[in-house]
Amino acid sequence: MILKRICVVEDEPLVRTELASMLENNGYSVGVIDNFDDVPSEILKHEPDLVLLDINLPNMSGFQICRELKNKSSVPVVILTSRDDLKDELNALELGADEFMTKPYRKERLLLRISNVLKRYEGRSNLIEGPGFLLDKLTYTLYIDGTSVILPKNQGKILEVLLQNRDEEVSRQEISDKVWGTSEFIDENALQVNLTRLKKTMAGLNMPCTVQAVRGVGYKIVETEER
Amino acid sequence: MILKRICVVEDEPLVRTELASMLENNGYSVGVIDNFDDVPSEILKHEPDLVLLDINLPNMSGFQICRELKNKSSVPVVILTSRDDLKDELNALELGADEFMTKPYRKERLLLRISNVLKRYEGRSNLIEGPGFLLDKLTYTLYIDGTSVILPKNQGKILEVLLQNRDEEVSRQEISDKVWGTSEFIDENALQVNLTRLKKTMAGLNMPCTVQAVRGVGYKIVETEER
DNA sequence: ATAAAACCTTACATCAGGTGTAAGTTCAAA
DNA sequence: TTTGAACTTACACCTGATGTAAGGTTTTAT
Repeated sequence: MILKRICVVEDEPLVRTELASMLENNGYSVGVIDNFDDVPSEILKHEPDLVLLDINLPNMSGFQICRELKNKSSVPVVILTSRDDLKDELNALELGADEFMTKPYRKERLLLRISNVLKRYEGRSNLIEGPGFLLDKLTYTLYIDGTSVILPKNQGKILEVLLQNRDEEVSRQEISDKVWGTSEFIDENALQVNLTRLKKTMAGLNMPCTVQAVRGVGYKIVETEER
Repeated sequence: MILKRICVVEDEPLVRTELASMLENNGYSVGVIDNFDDVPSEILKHEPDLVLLDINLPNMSGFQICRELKNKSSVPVVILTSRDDLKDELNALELGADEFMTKPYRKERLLLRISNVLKRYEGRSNLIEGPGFLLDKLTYTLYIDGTSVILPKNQGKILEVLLQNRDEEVSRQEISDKVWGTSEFIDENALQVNLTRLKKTMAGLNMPCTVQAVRGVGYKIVETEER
């Protein structure tokens, strides 16, 4: 069994090391953040299975960090803060935090919540999030609006690359690599046809986004506001 | 927007009506349990989107109820109890409860947790739970051990009927109805072959259960202890 | 022990849906 | 208005799911 990795984000060194050793003693692999310049990317570098996050931090509040994390990944976030304020709790959960706990924490309760959240996320690591939908990377099952459909493999792969590069353009080459592998000759036409097919499927599903061509560069996912 | 249905299970009439009206005032449709003979099936009759459950109840403890509910359905359960005991909390979460809150409750916090749990379950209504795995009823995507596979439609349908009748035998007729529709002539052989196929796929996936024939009656899902 | 019924297995042909190919048309920038 | 990029459509092919067929194994009753 591989240890689950928890990333501890807490600016007070004493509390930080205490938390870290407590978690390590309970079977987790722990990484801590001690550089508070660009916390979200620091966190993601650790590739954690869960993030334990304080609210009061230098530079950037835990709320903002939480929002960014949830935007860029689907890592579960447990908020652990000394501010016992219902507003904070509401705020945190709105931003997608998975648990909200207040200090001082009961060790057993914290551990229990953590293992609970981890259990809840188990197996969901293959789901990538798009605007208003989820995509299973393994089966290309698409979850939208309380229903689900299976995308044809090629369409799924294209959507996957596009989602992994949210807000950026993806070159035809990159898409081709993903779909047929980097060794294959890139067949502009086959790619084109599959792109068209994906667009048609997405439109048929009333998805809140489309694939948009960026002339001379590639393609990207764009959200459509309506609905 | 259709109101979400919450089923309140609380033996103290005063608290019960208070909870019910509070929830109704906040946009939920509420059903209450006042017959405590066979609570789990009483609850399921309501087809709730969420169950709010007390621990101290006549006849059957909330823990047992929770276990049975989770066994027979995948309805989310929020435990609301006056016993503020870490053991209870551990116990409840082990049994699959989704939240554990203690009385006296802060109204806003309870509502927040409820809406949070409901959000978490959104769209998962098409997932049915088996021993150690999940099955998407629409696509027959099977989630097990952190990975996912798509079952062929027929195998998926068979597994679905079997899961919907956990612990009971399902007749060939019922299975056939599910797979080909009740109007079609039941082709014993085709059914047999598809059953064999399902068994093989399940074995190949190391699933912790098998399809077992009950001579002269039908088939049922049986858990296999190993692994 | 043996026969009959219930249940299971395997191989093969068929069919549907995903895919690449080909031959075009439309669009947008210079 | 010209040119290359982006798109569309139809069709043929191939893979994988399905039903069919023919036979094997297990269980139960006599």
